[in-house]
Amino acid sequence: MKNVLDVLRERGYVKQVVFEDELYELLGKESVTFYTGYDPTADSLHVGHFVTLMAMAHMQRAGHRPIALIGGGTAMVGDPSGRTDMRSMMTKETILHNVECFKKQMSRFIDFGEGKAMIVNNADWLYDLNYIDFLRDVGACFSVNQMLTAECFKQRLERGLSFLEFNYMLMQGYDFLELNKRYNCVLQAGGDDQWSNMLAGADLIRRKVGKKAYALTFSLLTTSEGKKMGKTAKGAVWLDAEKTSPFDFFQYWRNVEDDRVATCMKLLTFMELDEIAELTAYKDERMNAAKERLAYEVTAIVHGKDTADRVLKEVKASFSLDVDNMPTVEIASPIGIIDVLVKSGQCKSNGEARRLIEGGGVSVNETKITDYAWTLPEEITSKGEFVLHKGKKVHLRIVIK
RNA sequence: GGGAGGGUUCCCGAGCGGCCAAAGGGAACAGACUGUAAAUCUGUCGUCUCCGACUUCGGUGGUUCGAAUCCACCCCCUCCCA
Repeated sequence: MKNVLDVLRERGYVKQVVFEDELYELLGKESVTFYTGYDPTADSLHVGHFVTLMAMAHMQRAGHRPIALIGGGTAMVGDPSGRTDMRSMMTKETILHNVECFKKQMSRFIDFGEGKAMIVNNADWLYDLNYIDFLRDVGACFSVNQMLTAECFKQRLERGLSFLEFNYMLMQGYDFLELNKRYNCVLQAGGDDQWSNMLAGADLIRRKVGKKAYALTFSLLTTSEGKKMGKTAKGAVWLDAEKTSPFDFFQYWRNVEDDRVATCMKLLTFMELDEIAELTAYKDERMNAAKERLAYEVTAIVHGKDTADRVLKEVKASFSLDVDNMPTVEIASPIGIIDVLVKSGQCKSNGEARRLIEGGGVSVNETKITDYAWTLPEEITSKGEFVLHKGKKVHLRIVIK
């Protein structure tokens, strides 16, 4: 069987590796227990987490044992990595709620069957730590001088860093040590922004128990301009269907930039590499087929095949104006066009709707609406439904209740 | 604890008594061009009963005909000294 590190490299997951050759050998000869941590800072996982979950899934398929660590304890401290300001503190209740949400979502991607994988919460060992004991035991192993040179604190050293957050690194390091002791976990994987935190843990294990530990970071999903992917007008792209509808989720991937398609396919689907190469070899409108495939595959993994099938049908109907199968929104007795736009959720306020119409972005049944005082004519109200277009990407069937 | 500088609309960031719903950039949405792409150009981007009105510039109270702009107190942040 292929070494999983090769698989991950080919697909473009791997960014940095500690003791690369040794780790490669280890992964090639035995089942390795590894972990990736997720801080429950929201009530749903998002696209950024998804990349690492996929990497975990690949590793699990290669026979290794993943531990999904949910940072119920570390979330109480807040990770300063990549942040320009302090995170707002979350209450224990919120964190607890988020932990539950994460657990539910993760089981869709990772098989948590007996002995195959585990899900643990670092609150189990962090909440009850004794300050003095912890300082003597773990704090003594860290050099402030060294910590200050870490990349993850650089930005914050210019803008301010609280002692609370400064301790995050120790917490994460301690997690790795704890997992190493409890489950013989020898590898930590995670987003590249976690590099210094991961090294801290590997170092701590070496110093405390004299064993080798490894770290591996994954590339973050970025746009061609290097910005983090997964943000839209409505905020992050969530994996929770309630927060980002499967339709919107699908459309997000359907609309990625051309030169991101191959990357996304490699990182977010299980598609074979040669198939990906084939599909993305074009530089013209044939890319659209690849994008549709990407969107379908990702949606199927996140929301299930049935949902992906349904959404694909809806999307196709929507763009080919096949009224019977288009996404439909029911609204109660709309008066004018502004009312329709707001009630259907396409505009946040009347003013926004008005401006959109003035800008020429709205059509009803193929007729562009130019007057915001426009009201539904008799032939539409008697029929009880019509097609609403917002821009060229939103096509809805509106049914009047 | 002492001294200095700050908190502005989604983000960055101007403004420093009226001409401010507040420059500029980014993000976003829409229009043109296209391939439901990128780049480019254009428009919009607080709310409303929209040629007018209303609510915003950390909080609370003042001064003033009039405050994001001045004063007082409070909260938060940064830097220097201890």
